[in-house]
Amino acid sequence: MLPAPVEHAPDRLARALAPQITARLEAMILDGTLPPGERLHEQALADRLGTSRGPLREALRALEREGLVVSGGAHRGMAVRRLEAQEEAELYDARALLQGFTCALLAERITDAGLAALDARVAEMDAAIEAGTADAYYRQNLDFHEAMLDLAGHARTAGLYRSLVKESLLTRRRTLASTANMRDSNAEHRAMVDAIRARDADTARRLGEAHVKGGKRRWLGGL
Amino acid sequence: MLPAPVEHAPDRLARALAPQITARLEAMILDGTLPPGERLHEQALADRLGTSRGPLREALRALEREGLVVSGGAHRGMAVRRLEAQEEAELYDARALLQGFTCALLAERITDAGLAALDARVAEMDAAIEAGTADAYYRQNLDFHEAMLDLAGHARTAGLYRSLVKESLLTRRRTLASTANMRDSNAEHRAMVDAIRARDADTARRLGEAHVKGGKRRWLGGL
DNA sequence: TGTCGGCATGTTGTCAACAATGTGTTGACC
DNA sequence: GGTCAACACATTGTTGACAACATGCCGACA
Repeated sequence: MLPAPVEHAPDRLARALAPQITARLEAMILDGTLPPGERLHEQALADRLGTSRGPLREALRALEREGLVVSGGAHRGMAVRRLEAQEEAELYDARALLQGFTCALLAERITDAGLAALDARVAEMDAAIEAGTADAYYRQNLDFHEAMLDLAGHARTAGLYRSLVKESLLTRRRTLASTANMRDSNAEHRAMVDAIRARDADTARRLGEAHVKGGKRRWLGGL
Repeated sequence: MLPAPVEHAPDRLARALAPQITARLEAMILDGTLPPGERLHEQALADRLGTSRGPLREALRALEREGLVVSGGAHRGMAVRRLEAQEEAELYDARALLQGFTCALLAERITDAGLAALDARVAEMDAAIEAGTADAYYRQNLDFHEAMLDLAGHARTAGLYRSLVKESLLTRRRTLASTANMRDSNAEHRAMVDAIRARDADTARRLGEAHVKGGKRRWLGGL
């Protein structure tokens, strides 16, 4: 019955601006609206996003710490990060390490329900491959790895892994787009899950690392 | 001969304020001036550090992303992070992983000069143990690990390792302070270096992980 | 006496103006 | 014709004031 506190303005959420701006900028970078190398002009971006320079600066600094944006130093402006080949290779190395760790952890901790969930996702990806829907496979692949992180229940390494993945998305390569690559990749998924099911932590770890290194190999193959 | 551009004010470096504030706050947190749980009042801190709220906010957000400060959400302020036991344990896990990787890399890449440098540091720490200078050992230990990161030449994982170490320093425990612990720790150092010298990547990796896990064990032993 | 609603205060979030610096251009001098 | 220096502009860095929100207190009511 109370007439809804005040609702003076039609702000639909009344949250802080900076996090919203950060999310929007991040999306614009990852979907290519702001391509690597693009100069990020504070006033222009603030106008474009309908805010002022304050929150926008905070957002840019946040993205800088995420590795999506680089600053050339004081008074020299920021730009969308352009990933060097060396950096991308190192990113694969770090992800491989964390994937191996996650798999080893899963081999020790996972429940039967968790295993069933992973199996279901692998089957899902098989279906996507047969259907030739590379886009669906791409998303399901991200979901599969996300599920592993959740099930492993190790917040610290999961956070590191997620930040590395986000960074790697700077170059939106779809190296998995070929059917052959997708088949290879999902076969590795299945092998990882099987090792986890067998509670073989060492093998699971080795396969987890090998899977990401397989991605690196597929990336190098596509140059 | 040029009369030094202008030098209108005695600012000795003319750099941006936010990074300086970040460094100072970080130091204050790590040396205990701002203990875990301490509330961080923007205006009060700004006055204390002789700046305004703008740069100080940026610094706080930077420290938040480093994991040294936590925010309770909009309008609820920030505080120095208090590390839960679970979080500290996970930190050890992640560091162990990266230490193992670094050692494996060193086994493949290190030069004779690099090996000599590591040997010298291990000997240095032996001396510190005999001299009973725990403080010196503490610093030399950090330097030793820093040297390994430099020699391994893997920027991405080195960055991750450094950030994890910084985070772990939130609880300034000196678990190595006992002579027995220091001896154990340095024996592990020597074993790691020996495996690297033997170019045995697998063993080096295993020992690297074991070393940090040894630290975890020593931490658990000290409760 | 316990609980709930309204209010006052203090703190963070946002904004717009001011200051300082880096960059590109233009002109003179060699 | 090329190079260097001074200048003007554009952009970032900083500041103080204003607005919005969360917390705690106080009083009224059940």
